Amino acid sequence: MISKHYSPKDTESRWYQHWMDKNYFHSTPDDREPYSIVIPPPNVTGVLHMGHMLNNTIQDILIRKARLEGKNACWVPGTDHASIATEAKVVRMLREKGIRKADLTRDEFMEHAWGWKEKYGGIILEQLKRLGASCDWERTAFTMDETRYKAVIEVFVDLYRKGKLYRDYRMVNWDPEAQTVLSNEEVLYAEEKSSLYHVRYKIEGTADEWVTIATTRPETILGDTAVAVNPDDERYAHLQGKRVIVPKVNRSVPIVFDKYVDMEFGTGCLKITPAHDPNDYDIGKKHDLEVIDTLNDNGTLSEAAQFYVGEDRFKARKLIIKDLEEAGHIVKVEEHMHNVGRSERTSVVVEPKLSLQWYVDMQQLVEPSLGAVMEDTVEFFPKKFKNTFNYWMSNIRDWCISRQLWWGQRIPAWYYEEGVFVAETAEEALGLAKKETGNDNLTLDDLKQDEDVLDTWFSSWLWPISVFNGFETDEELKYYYPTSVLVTGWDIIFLWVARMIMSGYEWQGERPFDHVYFTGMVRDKQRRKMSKSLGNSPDALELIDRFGADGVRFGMLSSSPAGGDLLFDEKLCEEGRNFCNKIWNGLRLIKSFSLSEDTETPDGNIAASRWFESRLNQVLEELNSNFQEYRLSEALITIKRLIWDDFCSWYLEMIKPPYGESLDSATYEKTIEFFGKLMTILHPFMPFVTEEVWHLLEERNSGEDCIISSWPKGGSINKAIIKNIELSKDIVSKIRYLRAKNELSPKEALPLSIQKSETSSEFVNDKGISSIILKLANITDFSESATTPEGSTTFLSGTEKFFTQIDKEIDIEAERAKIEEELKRARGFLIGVQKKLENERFVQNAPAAVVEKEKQKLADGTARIKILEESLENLK
RNA sequence: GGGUGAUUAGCUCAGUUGGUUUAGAGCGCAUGCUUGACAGGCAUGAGGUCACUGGUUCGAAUCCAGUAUCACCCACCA
Repeated sequence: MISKHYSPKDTESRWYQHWMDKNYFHSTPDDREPYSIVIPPPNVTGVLHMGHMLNNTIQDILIRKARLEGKNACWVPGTDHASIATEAKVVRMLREKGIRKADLTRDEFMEHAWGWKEKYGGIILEQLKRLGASCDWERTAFTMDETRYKAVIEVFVDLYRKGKLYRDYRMVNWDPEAQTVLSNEEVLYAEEKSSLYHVRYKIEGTADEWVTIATTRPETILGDTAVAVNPDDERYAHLQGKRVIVPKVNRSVPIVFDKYVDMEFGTGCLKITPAHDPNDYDIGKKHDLEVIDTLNDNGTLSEAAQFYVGEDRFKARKLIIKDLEEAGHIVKVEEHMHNVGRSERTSVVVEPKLSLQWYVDMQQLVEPSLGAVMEDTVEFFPKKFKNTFNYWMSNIRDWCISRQLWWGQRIPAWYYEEGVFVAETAEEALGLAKKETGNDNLTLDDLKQDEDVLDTWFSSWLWPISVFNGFETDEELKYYYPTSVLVTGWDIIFLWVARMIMSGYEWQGERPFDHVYFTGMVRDKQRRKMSKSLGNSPDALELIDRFGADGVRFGMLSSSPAGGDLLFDEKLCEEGRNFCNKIWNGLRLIKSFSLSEDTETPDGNIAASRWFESRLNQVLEELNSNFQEYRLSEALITIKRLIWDDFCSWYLEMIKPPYGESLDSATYEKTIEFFGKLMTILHPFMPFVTEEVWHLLEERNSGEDCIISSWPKGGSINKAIIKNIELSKDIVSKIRYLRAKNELSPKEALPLSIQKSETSSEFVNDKGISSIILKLANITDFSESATTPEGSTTFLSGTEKFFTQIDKEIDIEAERAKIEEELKRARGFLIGVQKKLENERFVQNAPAAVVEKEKQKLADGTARIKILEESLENLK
């Protein structure tokens, strides 16, 4: 006998292996319509977290659905080298072993890094397999493998030759822990509480005259080279031509007048540190001020600071406050909220710093990507992200792509004296150098390659092209590109999505994907973003162990509207697990039936299967539009309700033979067919349980697997039978309610009568419907009656009145009150309908069908009121 | 400062271009069930002025304007 509970552990790995053995995930170009997705590559040494689970479940659903529809489905997996994050991990690992990065050569370090990658790389891909991801593993790519590395270098050179790449000395975002520059998009700003220090500077040549500035970063005072005030500020007009003494360092600096200074803020007097603030830098340039860089790359104070040299910037801050305090320079200290930028990867406070870096001239790449998105050539789901995209693209800033790291693609630029030579290889660069300098004696040793590597996103923006080896050959690209859909979180819309669209047009002259489906962020119940540092993220694999992959997939999806945040709750996975179990037990029930070849199919069973077929077709229609609009959670819920409510709770109960009897084989076959179709439509969402049940339903030939079965074609929908069954369900529920209210056991059979009306006989005479009611409500006899005998218990369903005999005292007062209540509501409702119909403008303007419906409501309402009034009369 | 979105049951959310008599679901809650598939289950029920104020319309949870609260994104405030 099959066990009582569905056990995911026993089936999941078995079926995954089976699918792999059959090579179902692998795709090669053929005559079929392609359906392709490239995975957002997770960090190569990362582990699966909730965001990945959501994201990849959705991709798998879309891929599996496409496969069932007979398309050539190709889902390309891979990983990202994640230069900053991975390098930081390797550095930390080395430090623990007592090795300092600074003591290693570049090659030695890279050896360690590759070792680390070999050890931890790809774990995440194995975890995706546990989730059921049907990726084409033969295509697994890595942003730093040979093919992808080459593509990056080629693209860099190409951009440089086209004049879309340049090198410049600017104020950048510096991460003192990773010791690299960051792009604007890699800095996250958050309001943080800090102190605003009011510090007074003595005016030069006076005994006791001061100006007071306000700063949140007092340690930068050591790099001050001016104090600025607004030229319109009368408070400071007398300072024209004066100088002040910077405290601690006793440097004499000018007072400059600049409109930039906000008179309202603080004291209206601003200290200027050109080396450590972007605005100060601009002012410094304008007024020709000295630039004193007081910070080292690692965030400690440099020699130029003169004091606290070698101390960390935050330690130095504490020290200088104490010293200034003692010297009487601190006027006051205020609490202050302000925006602090932190590194996305290391979370340390970013320092503005001057340095020479490589940039992409984005202005030249904006078109035609912006238009493509605005005109839905690349369609966003949900649409609201078009705005966000438009704003960013329209105010685009150049992209800083160099990073002071080793783990990544080394910038293919070589320097000789003042010359910069960009080429794919050192030899080519040498050729260029010889040509430009006219010096034929130059050797490779004379050239010095750029020490930096490229931003990781500079390789991932090529992903939809590079995974198909698109920079070498267009064989596969022609077939799979543009890909069908990109599924990713909205948090990387700028970092990744926008740039991929730009690179797609730049190198393929074509969009990289037709659709972009933005998922929400997974948050915990307190709405906090799930993160490792908060420790609020459940262990993905443990969840799979507890609820099964199908259960977890259900949980991830059942409440995740596109672009909206998903508040993760284990309860949802539990619901998914229970759903698997429900399906499992539906199977057990069917398997427990004994069959009879020669039993005639009962009327109730014929009605039941006609009804269910129509319901199934109805749902198939709904699913089509759900999928088209990427309403995946709605699709899943719709399927769940079809299976749980319609199929298990009603259909199976309808056809279940009485104890000791057998099921007719015609109904059995129908039931197996329905069940199989249900498994196919659920398969994309919950692949394992559906495959298992699919095979237990009936003998299947080799290769007849659920994963490659075909998505059912819809059929006609019999509205009449759906309506009649709905009515029957209502009657059954009402009888069950009467039983519950009167404390009658469901086992006690009752008679049921319908009061004669225009339509009542039709109802009693429909053998299918009446036998279903008889069976499900445990009715002895269903008859039509001209009158309602005294003392019977009545209820209303639609516009029909029913009654039964319950051997129990009726509480007349309570009954009356209930009917009066209902009457009141029905009358109010009727008045509304009447008013509507009396309104000429309604009758004239509303569509005929709507008016017709209102008329029906009027007729039905009147009938109901009449029946209710009668019932009230009877109670007297 | 600029922008986007949200506000529907105790909680988390649906509500598909305005019209299905009574606005749905899951969880939670209440009552009763060891019902020959399932207690990871079954049956029944309670619970909502659709944030507020106006407007458009024959008709508004749905469209428009404003208000309030919240969330997020972007941007130079020392």
